[in-house]
Parts: sequence; C-alpha cells; structure tokens
Amino acid sequence: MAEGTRRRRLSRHDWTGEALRALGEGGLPAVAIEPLAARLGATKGSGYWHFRNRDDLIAATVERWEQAHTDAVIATVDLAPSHSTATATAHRATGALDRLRELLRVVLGRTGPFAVELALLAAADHPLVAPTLARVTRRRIDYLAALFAELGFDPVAAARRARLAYTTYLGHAQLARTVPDAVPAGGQERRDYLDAVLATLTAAPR
Amino acid sequence: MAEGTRRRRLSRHDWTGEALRALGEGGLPAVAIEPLAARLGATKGSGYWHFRNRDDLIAATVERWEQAHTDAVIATVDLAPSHSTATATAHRATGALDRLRELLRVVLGRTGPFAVELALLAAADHPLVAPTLARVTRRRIDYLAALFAELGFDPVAAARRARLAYTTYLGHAQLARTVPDAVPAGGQERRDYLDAVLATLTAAPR
DNA sequence: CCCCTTCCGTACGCTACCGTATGGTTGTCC
DNA sequence: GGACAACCATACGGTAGCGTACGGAAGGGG
Repeated sequence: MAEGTRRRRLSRHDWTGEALRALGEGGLPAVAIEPLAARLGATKGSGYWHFRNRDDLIAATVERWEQAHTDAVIATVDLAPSHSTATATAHRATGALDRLRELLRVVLGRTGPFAVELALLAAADHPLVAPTLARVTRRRIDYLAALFAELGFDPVAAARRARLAYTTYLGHAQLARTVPDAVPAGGQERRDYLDAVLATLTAAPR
Repeated sequence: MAEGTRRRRLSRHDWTGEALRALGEGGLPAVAIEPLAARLGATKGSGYWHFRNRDDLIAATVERWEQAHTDAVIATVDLAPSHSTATATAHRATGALDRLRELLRVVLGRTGPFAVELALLAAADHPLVAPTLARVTRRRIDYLAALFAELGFDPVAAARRARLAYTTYLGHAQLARTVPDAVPAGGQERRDYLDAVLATLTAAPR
C-alpha cells in the first residue's frame, strides 16, 4: 500500500514541478539543485543529470511557468485572448466589460496562487527571468488593450488604459504582499472596491 | 596629497551608507558584512565591531532608509504631508490637485533613484524589511487619502482612490523595471500619459 | 539473459559568506 | 606621555551551495 516511500526514477518534469513549488515558497534562491534534491528525496547526482547546471534548472522552471500561462489558459489573467472568430459581434461591448470585471474579480481577489508570480516579479532583474516576464507582461497588456478597444476607446487611449489597468494589478499584488490588511479581504467591501476600481478604469475621459 | 587612499576609521554611518548603495545595486543579498567590507576597503573585523551580526546590519540599513523618508522629506513621494498650519485654506483644492500632479510627475518619471526602493519591495517578505515597508506604505496611502479628501471625495471614496493611486505607483515602478520600454520615457507622450492617469484617478464617480 | 542506456548515489574540491577569537593599532583625555 | 577605549586586521572553524568524477543500480530491447 502507498508506494510513495520509494518512488525513485525522477524526470526533468518532476524537477521543474518541485522547483515551481519551491519558487513559490522560498523565491528564486530556493530554486537550486541541492535543496531541491533534498525536497525530492534524491541527491544532486540526479539533479546534475537532468540539468547542466543551476541556470539550466532556473531556465527550465521559468519556461515551464510561461508555458502554463500560454498553453493551459488559466483564469488568472490570460483568460482567453482569442475568442471564437466570427461569433456575436453584436453585444461584444458588454462582453468585454464582463470579461474585464471577471478578470479584476479574479485578480484582485485571491493572494495565494500568486506566490510564484510574486517570486518572479521579485526576481525581475535576473537575466533568466527578465525576458519571460517581459513577454508575459506584454501579452497581457496587449490583451487588455484589445479589451478597452472593444469598450470603445480609441487605440491610444486603450493602450493607456491597458497600461494603467495592468499597473493596478501589479501594484495590488505588491500591496497585498506588503500590507495585507490594506487591501479589502472579502465580502461586501471587496465588491465595492472592485466596482470602484472598475468604474474608475472605464470612466469616460473628461 | 589626496588622503583618500588611506581613509581609515569607519563609522556605523559609513557602513549603512555603503549598504544602501549596495542595496540599490545588488538587492538585499548584497547587504552583507564581508562584501561591504571589501567595498569599503576594510575587513570584516570592522563590520563585526559596528554590528552584532548581519541581521543587525540589515536592520540598521532599513531603518536608515526609513529615516531618510521621514525626516528629510524627499520629493520622491512624501513631498510634505504637513503643510504650514494656518495658511491659505482658500484655494487648497487646486493646491491639492497641483500637489497630486507634481507627485505623479516625479514618481512616474525617473526610474533611477528607485533602485533602493525596488530592492526593498523585492524583499518584502523578509522579516526585517516587512515592518518598515508596511509603515512607509501606510503613511503614504494616508497622505494620498488626505489629498483626495481635499479634492472633495468623501472619506471612503478618498481611501479607495488613495489605494488605487498608490497601487498605480507600485505597479508603475514594477512595470518600468520589467518592461522599461512599455512605459513612456519622456517628452510629450509622457506628459499625455501623466495627464490621462491623473484624469482617470480624479474622475468623478459615475 | 545480457548489454547498454538511463538514472542516481557518493565523494571530492571550490567559493562565498557567517561568526568568533585575539592581538594589534589608533585616537583621546588627563 | 601613558592609559584606556575605540577601532580594525588576521586567522580560524563552520555551513551551504556549486560543479565534477566515477561507480553502481534499474530497466528495457536485442
């Protein structure tokens, strides 16, 4: 029963998986061969077989994170930039608004699953992290810009709103980490706050 | 001539000063006894005389940073929460707007002097950093809330706007670090962007 | 069944930092 | 101008991670 005690023979995938977990808990410094080997109940011999060196491990881990945000479209932010091609162009404005609201709701809500992302943001300077982070960031901002364009903003204004909205998300994540009680946790207050943010972000220019 | 070659006899102040510089360049990991000793042209013997251990050094460095943002009111963000007591209460609304604009202008402008702050934000989890960061954050948000209150927002709305504004600042700083070219560098585009943000933040609720 | 590839454990040397011990230097005050 | 405190260098041992070397186990194809 439960052969979990001796589950030898690890794969590169196992390593990056555990690395992502470690990344969320201990930040980038925790993504290292020897600590991970300990976590996996193995030794560095295994690690240095699957990865040429530590940078290779980091690169693979970051890459897998990016994959998880490109392939499997998570409800976190990406949601679904590509709608079905030629459907309902009629009420798409409200659709865009709903999607934006849903997006904010998810993003300004939970703080747990953002651990990995926060860790990567904290290591934004790292040469192996920066490119991926830049790509993901740009993709998200573009998606937001498209959303605001659907809402009737002209391209320039939409781009600005998108930047502002994403900036809001980033700042919110950071704030939730530094002063958790400065951000509404849940319930009605959070709903009100969300509506206020949404209203501010989508307010027509004066 | 130039006795700079042998300027022995360091002080605790010298150490925290160099530590702040190192913090801006290499992040919190760079705030360590031995690397700093090398930077200062001294040895660890000096360091461990001025500081009990590394944590002591970190605490002193963070504390000094907080001082610099409390005592000497820098143009960065704090600007001047306490105006002169009983002057011009007449056109204070426009004064508040001007102050907010100036604040945004400074804050959304340069990216250089924020190195230390970004390093601290990246290390927000660290037990010796978190409390200070929380204090400074709260102080700034409170100041912003007062500003929005002066602009005519009721307390609850002002608090929300303040949080949103500060969140914008945090996100902007983060964005400027990860995708520097996603943020308008200077010139007219930056002025327009600034106006747009300001307009959005101060827009009347619908 | 054997062999060869895949995977892993162990042992080693290296670097960077921590923290301690101790003696020596430098400054200052009387 | 000596004494005491402040300051610093040197040397030491300890820990954590890197990366290499090498031998051995696991397991599937011939």
